[in-house]
Amino acid sequence: MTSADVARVAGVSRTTVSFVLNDTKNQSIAPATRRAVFDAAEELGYTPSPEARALRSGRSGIVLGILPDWPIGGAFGMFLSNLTHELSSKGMTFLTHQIQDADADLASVWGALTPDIVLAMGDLTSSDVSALRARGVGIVRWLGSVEGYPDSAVISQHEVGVTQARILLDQGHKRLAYVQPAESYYQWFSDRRLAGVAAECAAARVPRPRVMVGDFKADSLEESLSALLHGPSAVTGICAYNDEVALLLLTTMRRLNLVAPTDVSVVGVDNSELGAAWEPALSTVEFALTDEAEHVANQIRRVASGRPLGRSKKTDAIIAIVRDSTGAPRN
Amino acid sequence: MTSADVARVAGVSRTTVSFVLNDTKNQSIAPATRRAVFDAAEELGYTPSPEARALRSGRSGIVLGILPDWPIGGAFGMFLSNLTHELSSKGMTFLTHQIQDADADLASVWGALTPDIVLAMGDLTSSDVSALRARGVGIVRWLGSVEGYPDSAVISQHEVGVTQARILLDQGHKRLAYVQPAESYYQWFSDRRLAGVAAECAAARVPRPRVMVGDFKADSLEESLSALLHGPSAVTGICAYNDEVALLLLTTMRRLNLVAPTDVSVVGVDNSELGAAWEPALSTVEFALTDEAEHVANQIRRVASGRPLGRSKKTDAIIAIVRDSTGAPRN
DNA sequence: CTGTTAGCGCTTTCAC
DNA sequence: GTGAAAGCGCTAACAG
Repeated sequence: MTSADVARVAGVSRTTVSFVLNDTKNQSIAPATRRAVFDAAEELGYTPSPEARALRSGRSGIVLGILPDWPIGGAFGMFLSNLTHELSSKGMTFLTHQIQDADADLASVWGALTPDIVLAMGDLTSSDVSALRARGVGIVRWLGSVEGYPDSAVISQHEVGVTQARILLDQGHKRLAYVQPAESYYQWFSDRRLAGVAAECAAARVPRPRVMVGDFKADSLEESLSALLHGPSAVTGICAYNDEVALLLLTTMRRLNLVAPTDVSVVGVDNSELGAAWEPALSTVEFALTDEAEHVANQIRRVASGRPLGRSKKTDAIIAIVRDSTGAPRN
Repeated sequence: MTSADVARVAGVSRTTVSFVLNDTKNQSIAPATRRAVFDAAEELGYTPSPEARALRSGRSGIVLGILPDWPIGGAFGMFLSNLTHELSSKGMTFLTHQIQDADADLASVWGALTPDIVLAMGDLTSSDVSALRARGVGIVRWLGSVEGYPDSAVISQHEVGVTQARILLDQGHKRLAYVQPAESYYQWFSDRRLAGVAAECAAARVPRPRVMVGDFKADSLEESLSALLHGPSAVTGICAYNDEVALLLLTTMRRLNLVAPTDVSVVGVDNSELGAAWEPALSTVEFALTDEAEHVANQIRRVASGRPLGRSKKTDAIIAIVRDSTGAPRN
């Protein structure tokens, strides 16, 4: 069942079928004709061929998100969900493809479909970029890195780190540490959050944060944590990469007979249910990605219609949630 | 730059270009011609049009995964990652699209591209199914539900529940409870795991498990947990929906001055790092989705080439991990 | 081994 | 308000 079939049944030309079904602007249709076309389409169970349409018109209506090769969850997952929704309401279809590894071949993806816009959430190589440009595919970047394209993110991971540090510094802490996971796929976020913590320490004229890379599968955690808490440069406050790391630290502390915030204050990121339920309740930083999805969807629309990227308005979507795992330092 | 341009530069016909670039079987090419075509393609930076190819040949090489509208994480996320890899090595491109809500319009997706195969991981309506059939799109189901299509999953969530129950029953427990989250999107898994627990209880001739639906955002957790642990039908062992729920229970217990496994044994699912690091270390059930991805990829290949679905061979990918949060019941 | 011809299903001028 | 003609870029069938 092609549009020609519909035309035949409705007793009109293919052109008219196209006009009706696409609700073409600057083109009025006689109500009767309109009805006839709709009825015929319904009767035949007609669905247009996306490929033919894309081939002819040059636009597929597809936004393809390139995801990094690590488990998508939590806030990120929610963001994708919201983005799907936002784009769908703007008439675009959001699909995602997960990168496999650094030198994996995205070429096979560009060879399978031509999106209108690629939303780069992982890294694109310069050869990917030129392949996309050659096909006239727009690129919007959100996290990840693509040479020559600005990051469209409003939420700044740097700011997340700043907010973590603020919680502790405001309570009078002067020697902080930053604890991050060893897995490389957290690196991107980790680097930026740590930089925020460090910047805030500098602004407060306290020493740079000490950095601990935790291999959470090993038993070495107790040891490295002890090292952090003793000696001349012992820290009194810890910014953990996220709530999970924070809880891991709190668990380890319990084993060392240490308790937060008396022995050391700990602040996470994510505002997880588990952290909220914990004893002591975990202080954390929450960032809302709802507005973010709307913002990214708008950027995508701009690029899709050939306009320049819009300014990223600052929002106050980063919220400090102070609970019982942080408090004034002992000394 | 179209294939015609390449043909012109290489001094051959479009047909020949197609033969060379697609490495067509049953068709030999003179080495010199081959070289000329490759060189011309390279020189022009030629990339074929996926839409034109799909339109003409009727196959897009795309497998589209339809994801349910809930946060993808943990084992599921890893499975997707593995599947991307598996399919890519078989020359197919795996893309995903997240459903927005029950009556959302997947029609817009079928209107944006025509995959060779749809992998249904969320629910498809019968109108979706007929739209896909009409276009000749194959359907493979893995979790989620689609009328008329068998589930291709090897890993049985039922079996996961059975394994949880086995851990406790083997240790001598006779009165079990099952604790599941309130959020509806866990329901699908939850129902099946609970059924497994119940079946194993029946087999062991002990009472049906009591069921507790925990609203983990409310403060009611302590109350409902207490209710479970006291009275004539007090339970001695709890199967939690997953590790996170299990840890939430353990945290709550601590607040009630209860300790596992003395007061009650708790077993989770997922083998999370946090659970392993916990005090007491959490007993759990792990299921490996590596083989699963390979299996699903094979099913997809079968359907794509018109062969029937293969048998799902049983694997022993579900492993009980017994740690300190479970032990012999007190009485 | 290579080329000619035809047409996948649709949309876009342009003419009426 | 409607239709005829052309062609998007590719590949399948058939000749040679």
